[in-house]
Amino acid sequence: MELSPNIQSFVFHFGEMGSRWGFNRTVGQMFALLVVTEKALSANDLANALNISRGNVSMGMKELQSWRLVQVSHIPGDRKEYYRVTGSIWDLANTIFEERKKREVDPTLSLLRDNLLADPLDQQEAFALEKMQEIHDLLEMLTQWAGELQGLSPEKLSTLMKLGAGVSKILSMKEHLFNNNPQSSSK
Amino acid sequence: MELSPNIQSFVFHFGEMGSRWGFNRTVGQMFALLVVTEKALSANDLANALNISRGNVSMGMKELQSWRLVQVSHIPGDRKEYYRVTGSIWDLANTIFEERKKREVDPTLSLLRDNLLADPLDQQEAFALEKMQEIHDLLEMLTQWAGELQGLSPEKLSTLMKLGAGVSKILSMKEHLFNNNPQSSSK
DNA sequence: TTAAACTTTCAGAAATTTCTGAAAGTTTAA
DNA sequence: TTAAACTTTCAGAAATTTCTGAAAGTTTAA
Repeated sequence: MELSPNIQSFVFHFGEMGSRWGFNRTVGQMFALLVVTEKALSANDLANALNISRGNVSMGMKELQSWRLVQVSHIPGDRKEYYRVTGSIWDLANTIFEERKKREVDPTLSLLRDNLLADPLDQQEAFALEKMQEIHDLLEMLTQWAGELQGLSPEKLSTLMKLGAGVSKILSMKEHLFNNNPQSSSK
Repeated sequence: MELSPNIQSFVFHFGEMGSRWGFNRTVGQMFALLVVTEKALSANDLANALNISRGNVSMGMKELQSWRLVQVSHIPGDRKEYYRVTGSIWDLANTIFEERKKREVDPTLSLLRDNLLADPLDQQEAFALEKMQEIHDLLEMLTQWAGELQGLSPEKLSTLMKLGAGVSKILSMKEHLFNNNPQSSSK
């Protein structure tokens, strides 16, 4: 299978960027190609299109399946396995987000929590623990928030985003409505 | 300089995770150590504490400076350069976020925009362009939204996050207040 | 100017990651 | 059962990244 220049530049770019998202160049290319291809592709299709070995494709598909980004499908009367992405762009973004959280943020939070149990031995450690606490709190805040957003439908999320600068306005309005205590807003 | 076990486990963990945030293991370690150390450290301090060569530290500091995460400071009467992080945990997270956007998302958006200018040559390309458009829109939405959040103070952001599941509620409330068209809320 | 005290650079070594392709394994149909 | 048509595994090769440490460069004080 030959790739059109347009598709090729997309695939190559995601190959380079892919490493940022947690996989290597060829895995990034395989994923990108599957995303922009309507029909499911066999391992041989992928190997040909990307000029990589059959074995490499097998390993890559394994990895993408472990990320829940790719699934196998079959064509009746054909013994080959065909691969395709597991959902819409929105679904894929969500899945990548979840998996990265699971692989990176969760272990970090757990390490921080462990370390925070210790009593500081000296001033130096006390400072370090303070910083670890801050990182812990920030990560927890971010993941909690991200979890909320994931619950929203794409449409609702879009509304929320279009709100843009208005977020802040809505926030203070909410305070007005729900929070009648007369404490001043100064720090 | 000897690292306490607690600090060491933190530094090593961030060394491993660091690669996800865009730098290699030792650069990650250097950054982590600077984050949890109150006083600024010289290049030699870093090399000793982490058991790496002086030259490696020099390169690492260069990279962290290019990310705006580390700055040089001086001690009167001392010729050495001392390094420290550029701000609070919050500031650092913000900076990493901005820099990653600049290095990863912006080039991707620009590539997508270029590719989207072309007319599809066939059904295959039409599908691919559709997907590229979706990715483009998603990235743009996310970055716009993230930009808004960055404008908020940590305190305000925290309030917003604590709102949690309420976001959706606030949203529909906002619709009620500002949007008097009588269309039902059913899908 | 000089030389001491530093930092940076960079060639090549070391470490790590990725990839190939042959061999082994699995599944299906007959 | 067998053998054809596939997929997976994995040892070692290839590619890439990282690191060292000596040499070169820079700055400062006198």
